[in-house]
Amino acid sequence: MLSERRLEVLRAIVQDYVGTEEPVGSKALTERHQLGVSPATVRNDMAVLEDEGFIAQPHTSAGRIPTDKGYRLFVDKLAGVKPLSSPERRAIQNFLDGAVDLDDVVGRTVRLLAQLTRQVAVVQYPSLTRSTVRHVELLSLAPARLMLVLITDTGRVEQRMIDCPAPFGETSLADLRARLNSRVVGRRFADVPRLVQELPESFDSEDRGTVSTVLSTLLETLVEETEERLMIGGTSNLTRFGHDFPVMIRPVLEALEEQVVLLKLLGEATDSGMTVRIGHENAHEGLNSTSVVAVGYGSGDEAVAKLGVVGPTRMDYPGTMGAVRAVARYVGQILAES
Amino acid sequence: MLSERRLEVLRAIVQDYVGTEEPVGSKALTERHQLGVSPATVRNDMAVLEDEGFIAQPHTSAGRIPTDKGYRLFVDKLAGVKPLSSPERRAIQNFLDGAVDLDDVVGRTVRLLAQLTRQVAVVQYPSLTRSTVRHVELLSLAPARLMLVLITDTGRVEQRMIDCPAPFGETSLADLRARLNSRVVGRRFADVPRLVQELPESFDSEDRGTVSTVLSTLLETLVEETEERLMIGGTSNLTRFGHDFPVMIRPVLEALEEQVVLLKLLGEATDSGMTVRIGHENAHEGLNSTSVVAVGYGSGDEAVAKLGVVGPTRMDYPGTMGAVRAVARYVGQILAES
DNA sequence: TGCTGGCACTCGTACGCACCGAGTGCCAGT
DNA sequence: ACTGGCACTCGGTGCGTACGAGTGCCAGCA
Repeated sequence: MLSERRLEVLRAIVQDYVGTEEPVGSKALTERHQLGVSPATVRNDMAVLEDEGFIAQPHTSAGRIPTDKGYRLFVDKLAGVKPLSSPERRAIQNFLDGAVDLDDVVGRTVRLLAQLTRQVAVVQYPSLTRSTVRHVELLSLAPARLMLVLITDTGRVEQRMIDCPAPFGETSLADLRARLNSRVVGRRFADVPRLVQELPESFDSEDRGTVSTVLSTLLETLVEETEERLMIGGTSNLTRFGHDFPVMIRPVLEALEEQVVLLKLLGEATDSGMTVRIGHENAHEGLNSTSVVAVGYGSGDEAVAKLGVVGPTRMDYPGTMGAVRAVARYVGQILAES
Repeated sequence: MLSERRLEVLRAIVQDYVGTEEPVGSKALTERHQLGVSPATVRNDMAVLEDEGFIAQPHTSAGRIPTDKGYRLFVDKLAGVKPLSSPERRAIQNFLDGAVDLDDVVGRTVRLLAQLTRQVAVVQYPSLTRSTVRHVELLSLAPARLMLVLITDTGRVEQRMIDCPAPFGETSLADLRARLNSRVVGRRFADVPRLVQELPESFDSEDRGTVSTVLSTLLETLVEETEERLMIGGTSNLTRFGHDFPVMIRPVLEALEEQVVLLKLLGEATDSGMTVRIGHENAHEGLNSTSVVAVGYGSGDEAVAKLGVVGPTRMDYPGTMGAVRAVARYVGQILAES
C-alpha cells in the first residue's frame, strides 16, 4: 500500500503534468507544492511509484509522467468531480434552451460539450428501444406506397418508405393507423414487437400482406444495430493534443469516423454513473492514448442514451467529469420538457 | 499569351507536383514528360511562368510549385473532368442503394465521397424551400400541445413542438390538417407562405389563435438560416494534407466545424455546373490553402442542395471533379426514386 | 527508520560547422 | 529559338561538442 505522501506526490505529478504537458521532476514538484519534504525524498517516492507502475520516465534524465495506471489511481482515489461554476451552469441552460427540435438539441449539446471541455464531444441520439412511443403515423404517398413515421417521447423522429404488395385503401390505412397507435402509444419501443404481433390476423386477407410489410418495416427500424445514431464535434480540439499530435491525430480521427467504434465505446460505459476509460483501457487501438469520459442521460431516471468526450489521457479529469455530468443533466431536463 | 509548350510545361508541373508533393525541377520534368526540349529550355519557360505568377519557388535552388493562379489556369484550360471507371460507378450505385432514409442517404454519400476522393466531404441536406411538400402532419400530444411534422418529396422530415394559446379539439385539428394539406401538398415550400396566408380567417375565433401559431411555426421552419443542415465526413483525410499538415489542419478543422462557414462555402458555388474554388479564392481565411469542389444535386433538373469536397490545393482536380459529379448524379437519382 | 544534502552520471537537446547536391540563371554557341 | 556548360545558391544532413535537467545512490543525521 502506498503511503499518504506518495499518493500526494502522484497527485502533484498528475496535476503538474496535465498543466504543463512536460515531464515533471522532483525539484519542480517541491517548489510548486507544499509537500514538506526535500527533492531527494520525493525522488525516493517517485522511484517507488515507478516500480509500482504508476509513473514512468520517457527517458533517463527526464522527469516522470503518469502512466495509464497512474491516471486510473488518480481518478479513482485522488480526484473528485469538479462542479461547474454557476455562470457556466447558466450558460449551459441558456444555450440548450434555444433548441427547436431533437437534432438541434443534440447539435447544441455537442458544441457545448466540446467548448466546455475543449475536447472532442460525442453525443448519442436517444435510443429508440429505450424510449416510449409518442405516435406512429402512416401516410399514403401513392396507391401502393406508404410512409411510416415513428415519433418518440424524446422527440426523435424516424421515417421509412414502404412498398406495399397490394394497393391499400384509405379506410384500411386509417384503421391500421388507429389500431397501431392504440396498442403502442405510451409503451416502450422495446415492447412494440410483442404488442403488434397478431395485428395482421385481424385484417382482411387482401390487406394482410401490406399490414405485415408495415409491421416488419417497423420492427426493422428498431433493430439495435441500425437505430443508433450519434453526432460528434469539437474535432479541432484534437490539435491541442500535445506536441506529438501529428502522430496521434490520425488514428483518433479515423476511429471517430467509424460510428460503430464510437457506439461500442459509449456502449461500454456503465449505464448509470460516470465511466472513465483511460488509454489502453479502450478496446480500440487508435484510442490507446486517449481517455473517454462518458455518462448516460435521459429524460427520467433511466438513461436513454449516452454522451461523453474523447481527449488525451493527459486531461483535466475533475473538470471534464464535472462538465460531462452537468451537460448530461441539463440535456435530460430539456428532453423531459419537450 | 502563353505558348502551347509553356502551357504544357505548366500542366506537367501541376501533375508532377500533385503526384509527388515536392517542388519539381526542370530536369525531372524533361525526364518524366515528352516535352521534346532540353531542361534549359524548360527553365526559360519556367522563368516566364513564374513572372506571370503561375508558379513559384519555395526558396532559391528548389523546384517550382504551382500557385493558386497556376491551378486556376490548369483547371480552366488544361484539365478535363475525369470520368469514373465503370466498377467505380457500380460501387457507387450499390453503396447508395442500400439507404433506408434521408439521413442514411446523406450519411452514405458523405462516406462515399470521402472515400472516392480521399478528401473531406461535405453534403448539404436538400433545402426545404427548394423542395415540394409531400405531407404536413399535425399531432395532438396534449390538449394544448401539438407537433408539426413536415415531409418533403426528397424524404426530409422536420418536426416542431407547438404550445397552443388555447386547447384545440380533435375535429378542429383534423380540419386544419386537411385544409393545410389540400393547399400545400405538391407545391414548393417556397410558395407555402403565400398559400396559407388567409387560412386563419376561415376558422372560428376561438381556434384562430392556435391556427396562427401553427402557421407561424411552419413559416419559421422555412427560414433559410435555420433550415439548412449538412453533414461532413472524411476528416481523417486531412492527415494526408502534406508535410505541413500540422500547421494547416487546425484552421481547416475549425472552419469545418462552423456550419455557417460551410454553408456559405457551398452557397458560393454556382447553382448548376461544377464550381472549383482554389486557395485564396475562398473567402474564409482558414481555407486559404484548400480548394473546394462543389456541385448542386437534385431529384430533377433543379438543384435542391449542394455537395462537394474540401482538400489541399494540391489535389487531383480532374479525378476529384469526376467523383463529385458522379456522386451528385447518383444521389439525385436516389432522391428521385424515393 | 526515515529524511536530507551532496555528487557523479546519463542522456536528450541545442548549436555550430562542413559537406552535398538539386536546381537555378546566365551566356556563348549552333 | 534552342542547347550545353558552368558558376552559384541554399536547404538538408550528419557529426561533434557543450549544456543542463534530472536521476540514483550514499553517507550522515534526527
